[in-house]
Amino acid sequence: MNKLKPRGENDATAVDVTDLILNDIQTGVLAPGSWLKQIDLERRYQCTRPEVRRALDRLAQRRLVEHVPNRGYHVFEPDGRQATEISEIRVLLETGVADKVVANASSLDIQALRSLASRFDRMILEGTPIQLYEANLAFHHRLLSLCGNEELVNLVTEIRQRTSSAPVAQWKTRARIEQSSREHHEMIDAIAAGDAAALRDAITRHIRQN
Amino acid sequence: MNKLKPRGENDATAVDVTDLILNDIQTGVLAPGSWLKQIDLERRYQCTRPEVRRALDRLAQRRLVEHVPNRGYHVFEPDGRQATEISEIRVLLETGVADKVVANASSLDIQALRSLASRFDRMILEGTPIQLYEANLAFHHRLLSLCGNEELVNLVTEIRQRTSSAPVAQWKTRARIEQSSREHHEMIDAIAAGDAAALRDAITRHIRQN
DNA sequence: TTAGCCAAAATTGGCGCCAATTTATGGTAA
DNA sequence: TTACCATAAATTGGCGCCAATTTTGGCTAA
Repeated sequence: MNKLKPRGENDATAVDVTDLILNDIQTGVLAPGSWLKQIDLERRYQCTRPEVRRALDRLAQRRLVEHVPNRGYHVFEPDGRQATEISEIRVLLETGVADKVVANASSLDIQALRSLASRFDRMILEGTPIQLYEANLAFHHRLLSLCGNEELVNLVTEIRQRTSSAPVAQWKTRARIEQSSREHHEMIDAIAAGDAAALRDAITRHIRQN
Repeated sequence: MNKLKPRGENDATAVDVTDLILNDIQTGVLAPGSWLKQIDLERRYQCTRPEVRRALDRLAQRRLVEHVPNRGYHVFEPDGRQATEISEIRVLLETGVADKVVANASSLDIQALRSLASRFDRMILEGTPIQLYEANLAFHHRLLSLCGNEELVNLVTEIRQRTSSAPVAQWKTRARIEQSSREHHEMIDAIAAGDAAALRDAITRHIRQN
């Protein structure tokens, strides 16, 4: 007798509805401010009512959607103050471990980072906004992982989601995208040179975007 | 016709079950590692099954309890690595805004902090461990609020909960409690003297506890 | 006496129904 | 014509039941 689980025909059902909704919020499919009706979500993601409600509750906990009792849930719109404050938190955390990043980076790591930065550059020309967004995420994740503090990496990825409801739209102009690209390479150069101060500077400008 | 809601005999039912369980975890009533059976919680807090499950799901999201599919939920026990990493995050955040704290602190704020520190001292002698814990929380909350970054204050209170499942037991010895008390006053003195560097130093030692 | 297996009890977790509240609609009176 | 109210439709959210899985207890055989 095999103890293998029966498994429905499609194994891809393993992903949670929460992630699906989250993804649609981040890619801007579900616009900031719009109301999320349970019936619609139920049909859109082919899932049951309780699943939808659990997902909405989770997203409300993460403050990605806002809950108004007896009215429903709508996509959260962070105001300017919150966005600034969250950026400032990121600056503190990411510059705070800059010296660790520099210390831990092997030549192999630097090589990998260059590859990820190039991938970002390529996506500017050839990719969709979502692919660009994901390439950016991958670069930053790899970079930050060098600090050795796993909890910090998790925390930053978590609060990065809070910054903007539709992070795909974070780069308003082509000029800003290319500036981001340059900053990526600047960060790598700073790491390669072992210059933590330069890295901190590049990170700060990159996050504050000015 | 009055449109007042009927309201059950006890209005105190306004609080969420999540907070009740959270409180019992933090005060150590629900010990780290112990299993949280839905039936028990249902009876203990006089609430329904769905309420219990929602609360457990929320606490699992906050990583205060761990969920094992088809097995249940048990109070999370952070290992040494995680505890250290989280402490390091707190050091980065709280020392990072030390200069802001110093800059924004009015003499009235300093007075309030002295009062809260004294309250902590009083609770060492007269209070229960829980009261001591809460006095400590109040002091740190007031201090950190001076940085002006509301999001950061919320984030720190949130991750502080993750540090230890039973934070009441964080002070193992009487000597350590009194050391904490001295550090509190040290922080206030640094703020009063406008010495951000001294404040950073005191905060770092206080969080790392060594 | 001990190891392994089978059955029963307990626990988790998915799903749907129905009441309560809110929003939309249409009709009526000023 | 417009403002207001009452009725109807739609949506949210609470609650309980039952299936699936796991654990426990006891029995049998080596």
